Amino acid sequence: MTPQKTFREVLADGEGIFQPSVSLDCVIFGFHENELKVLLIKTKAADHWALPGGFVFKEEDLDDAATRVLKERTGIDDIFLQQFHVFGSAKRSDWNIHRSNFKKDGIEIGPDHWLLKRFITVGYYALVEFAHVITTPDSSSEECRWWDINEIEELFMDHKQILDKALDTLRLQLNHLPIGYNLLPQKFTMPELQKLYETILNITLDRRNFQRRMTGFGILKRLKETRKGGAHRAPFLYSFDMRKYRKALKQGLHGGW
Amino acid sequence: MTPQKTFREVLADGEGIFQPSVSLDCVIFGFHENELKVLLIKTKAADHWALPGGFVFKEEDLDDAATRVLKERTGIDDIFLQQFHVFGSAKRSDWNIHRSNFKKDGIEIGPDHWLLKRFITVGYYALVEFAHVITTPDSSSEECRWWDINEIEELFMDHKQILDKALDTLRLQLNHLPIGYNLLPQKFTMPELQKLYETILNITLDRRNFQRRMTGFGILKRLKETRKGGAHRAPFLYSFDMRKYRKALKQGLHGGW
DNA sequence: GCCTATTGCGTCGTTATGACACAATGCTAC
DNA sequence: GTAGCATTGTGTCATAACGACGCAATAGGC
Repeated sequence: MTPQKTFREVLADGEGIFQPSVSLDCVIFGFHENELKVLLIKTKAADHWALPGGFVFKEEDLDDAATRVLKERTGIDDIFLQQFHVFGSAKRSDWNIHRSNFKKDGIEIGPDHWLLKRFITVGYYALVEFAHVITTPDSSSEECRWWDINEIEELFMDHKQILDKALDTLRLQLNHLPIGYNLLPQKFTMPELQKLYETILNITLDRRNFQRRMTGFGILKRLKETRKGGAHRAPFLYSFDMRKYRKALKQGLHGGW
Repeated sequence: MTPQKTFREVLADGEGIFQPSVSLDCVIFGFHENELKVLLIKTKAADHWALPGGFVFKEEDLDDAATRVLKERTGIDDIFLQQFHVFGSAKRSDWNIHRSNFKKDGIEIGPDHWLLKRFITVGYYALVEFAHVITTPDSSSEECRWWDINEIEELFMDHKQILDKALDTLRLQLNHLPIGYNLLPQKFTMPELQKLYETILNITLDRRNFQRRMTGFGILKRLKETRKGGAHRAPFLYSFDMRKYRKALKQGLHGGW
């Protein structure tokens, strides 16, 4: 990976190295302490927190750019990453109101600067294992940390809408795609898996029916170990049968018709 | 709607009026004589047929641009139109090999012409009522006509991949969204609706189970009329209950969890 | 060693699904 | 006009999927 440029360098060189008009934003979901988390950054350019995003190099595939952004923010590659929507409203990018914030940091950009032009952004969402992430702010940001999904109210530009759409998509996908491999540790218990589903869907599920359904999909392997140390009966540990998991990722879980 | 510019005008002015780097392509599905059709155009720029596409005006919403392209090619507005994927490979747009074709038509463009630059394209798919369409070639094309989905082999650039992805998406959506309103006439018979499903999915379905399932969704209204004139027992005519149809469009058909 | 919260496993009734039977109907052929 | 026939409307039956819930096993707390 090429070393990251400083924010000033990006501002100065961007027009020459990036594909114009196109940006991407990543909604990075993690799961920790029974709560669904999203990774956000605090840009110097705005008062609000924002989704980690970036631009596409002139010779770079769009998907590769998304992978790169994710790698830069989380240190992780080989993760579940999927585009889910394009946000193309003419009015969506309004960087102009943030020029004053740049000025505060001693960064002056002209009114015709490439960053102030209209951008169409491609939304990607990622599912990552919380514990593996090393949060890393980008050059334009001061901070980068996990937020509980319910804490988030207002975000930079239209990023809240992008986040909401990502969550909707995730909930839909839950119905016909396997999930969990990138959100849970290698070994996990059935109650943990259930908590993941309940958290994402924001509903409660019946413990016994959930177990039946999950085992019915045939993507789980029950290990011989149990998770001791909890205050009660020790639950079995499970891991995913990756061969069947990947198959289900391609074909879906119930097949439909 | 502003009058369409000539191809030469578009070529000359495009850089000033269009959003750079971004294009869109429409996969327009129609249903006729029990076959699934796609509307294609024959561009002057290529030997192959292509998906109708276009560019986004600098102050135009992306979705509006897609609606505009569709209106220009089919004369129809108020239709089912949905973005389904972004195609962002760096190598996908290779207009250079087509420069010679331009030349044949007496159109000369320089090597740095905006049209030859890299484009990221947003795929939209539309479902339209075949009989209502007035096919209209755009300024860059000689011809515009329906193709049977099975006849199509090679298309311009990566348009075949775009078409395939659209078809995959359509088949997936069929599992949890109502369909048919934009593909069938106002009044239709149950066998006709079934044929639509069978054609899209490329499978055969049991007549009686299909009827039970469809009526179970509660989006159909059975009319008092029957379709006479067929060689056998006259089937009932149906129309969609649009209130429930729209509700199902938003909430899905089975709900999932 | 007993108590308790949690887990593993099972039952029961309802609903959805796949396979198929049979009667009704509209046109055609004679 | 009527018999024949292909197609449609409706129903049945067995099986699978699903929601609600009972009960025994067990690990740690006391």
